[in-house]
Amino acid sequence: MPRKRATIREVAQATGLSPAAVSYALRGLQVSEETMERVRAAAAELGYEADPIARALASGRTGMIGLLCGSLEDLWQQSLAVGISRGLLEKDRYALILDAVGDPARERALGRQLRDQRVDGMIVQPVDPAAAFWAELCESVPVVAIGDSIAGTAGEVVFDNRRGVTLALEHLRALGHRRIAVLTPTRPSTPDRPADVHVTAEAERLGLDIELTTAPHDLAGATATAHRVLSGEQPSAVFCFSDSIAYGVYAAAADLRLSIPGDVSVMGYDDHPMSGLLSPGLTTVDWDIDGIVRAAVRLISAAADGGARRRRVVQKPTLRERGSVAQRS
Amino acid sequence: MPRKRATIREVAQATGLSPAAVSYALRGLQVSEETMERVRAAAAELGYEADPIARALASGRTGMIGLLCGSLEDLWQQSLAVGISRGLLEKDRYALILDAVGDPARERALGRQLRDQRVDGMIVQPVDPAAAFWAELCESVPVVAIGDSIAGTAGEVVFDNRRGVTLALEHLRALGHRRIAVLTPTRPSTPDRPADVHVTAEAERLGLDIELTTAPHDLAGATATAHRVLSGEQPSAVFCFSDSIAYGVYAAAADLRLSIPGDVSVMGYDDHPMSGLLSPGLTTVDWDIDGIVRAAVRLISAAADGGARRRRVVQKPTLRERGSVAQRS
DNA sequence: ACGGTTCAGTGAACCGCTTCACTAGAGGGC
DNA sequence: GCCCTCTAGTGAAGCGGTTCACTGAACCGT
Repeated sequence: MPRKRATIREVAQATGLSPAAVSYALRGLQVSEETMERVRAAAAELGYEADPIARALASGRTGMIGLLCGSLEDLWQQSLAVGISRGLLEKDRYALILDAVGDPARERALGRQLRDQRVDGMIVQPVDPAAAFWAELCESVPVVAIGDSIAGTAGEVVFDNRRGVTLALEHLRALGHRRIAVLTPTRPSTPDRPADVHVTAEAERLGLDIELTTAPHDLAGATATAHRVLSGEQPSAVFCFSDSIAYGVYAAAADLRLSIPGDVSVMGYDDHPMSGLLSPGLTTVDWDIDGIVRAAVRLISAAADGGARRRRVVQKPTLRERGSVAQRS
Repeated sequence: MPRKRATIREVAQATGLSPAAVSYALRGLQVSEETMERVRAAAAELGYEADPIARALASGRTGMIGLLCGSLEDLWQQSLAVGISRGLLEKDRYALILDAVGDPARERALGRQLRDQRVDGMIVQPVDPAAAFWAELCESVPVVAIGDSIAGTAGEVVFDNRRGVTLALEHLRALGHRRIAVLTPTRPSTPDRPADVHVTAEAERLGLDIELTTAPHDLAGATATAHRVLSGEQPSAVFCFSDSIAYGVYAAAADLRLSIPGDVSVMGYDDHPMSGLLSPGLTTVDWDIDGIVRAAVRLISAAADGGARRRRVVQKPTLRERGSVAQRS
């Protein structure tokens, strides 16, 4: 028998005030100290708590922040999502976490859903940052982009991927690698994403022989792809666009009895906590995940509170050398 | 300029019907085929889509399922959460993912929040399954418990932890281990949780010398705890109550130049995908995570749709032997 | 004593949808 | 032709808050 909750009208009745006064009082607005106390007492007495849904309908605000992830199969993105939702909780906001599964169409649909849910803002790690519908979204709700830049957002935490790619490829080149397989995340129907562009540009500049392949983030899928790549004309190094994919290369290498870095060097991207535990440790490009979380939370909070101008935070990567890349034999 | 959305009244106007008729028509209720078509056409024309908030206020249903995780620092729980949210999305439901961070008080607060958000149901991985407030929650919203059993739920996917513990400890014992350190997740103020009880009971039965220590799920925290445990009177084996914690033991062992399983055997619990990639691979107790996800999604969907009697699914663990446990030297 | 500000609080109109109770009209049985 | 049942649809009252426009009283300086 779900005992009915107290409503604002009952509190009003109990205190002899109008519902409006109660509403104001509970939010610390426009009323005398004394009334506020009385209202609070009555509310506590009746176990009253404002219904978030009714509040949302009337005020248009929900206190929720949408978190639209590119692909939660990626362990690093999982960490990011967990970090952000925790950060948000500390600011008394809830994260509504959605997963686009690397699919731009789904991304669009979920973005709209989020807007319809009246989230106060959304943090997005775009699969397709160039999509047109972002503009439509940005004008009805504050958006903070993580990773790639989107036009019209209220704030962004962009990764200097150009720099990241340079770091990785120069490192490989310095150790003598020329034929390099590059594994980028599977993303249906967005052929010209920024990452690929940087890779081909950098490869050209450095005179590297690159072979691009797409791979899923999940271990089984990445392993299968890596298996194929390593079985062909073997590259001397593999550069993976996420540590999760690199884990697949480790698995495939083990299957094929190839040693890392003896037979093939492996380079990751993102620095997930597990990367340091593998043997050899995965050499990767490290982004300051805590910094990203903090920046994103700060930006979206400010934007959702109606605050502030557009802010852009650029993250710089660092090379985290462990043992998975060696001089080409 | 956020162009205002079309409302149901405008659609009514456009079709010459009453709002009520439109409401029914769009949900395929009570109206003639012909009208339904007309309404649908007009809605499409105006780009109308029902406002979820208003709908929730009026009907009391949101289409959302709350997912209250025990501690998302645990990688395995992350996988579980991702799997469940994906499974729900396929059923046109959204998951509102919240993280109790292993804290019963926070669990209680978040559970209430979820109920106030009018979720249609919630999936819970309880930190404190014995807490009294679950009863209150269960009577106002369908709850599905994962892991430990909670009284009054609409369904449960319980793990046979007794069996899991037996599997682990018998395996260790068979290989000659007697002094075993057990690392269980940090959970403030719930001293008598089922897991510990099973461990002490089993240890007694098998004549093992157990030392219980609590450890956080995150790598840094787990590593610190493991460091302490391994530096003391060294146990011949460490049994961790989650693979995440076991990862910390790997890290600590590396720091201390202890070899696994040469100097110390390590046993995990849960089987996270990364466990197979470590060297040596982590011997662990495997739960069928896909099965758990499917069962939980099925149960909560049924319950949220008002369906069915109470269902209970019991998960049986299997021992996944890899290389981290060896005969005691 | 008087107009002008504040301050505390009120009433009622929403927010946009659902749902309950009800009705006009068509169709059926005899 | 009469009564009854169904069907498609209507009107209005919510759901439980917020907010806008307004009022009455107290207080101010002069």
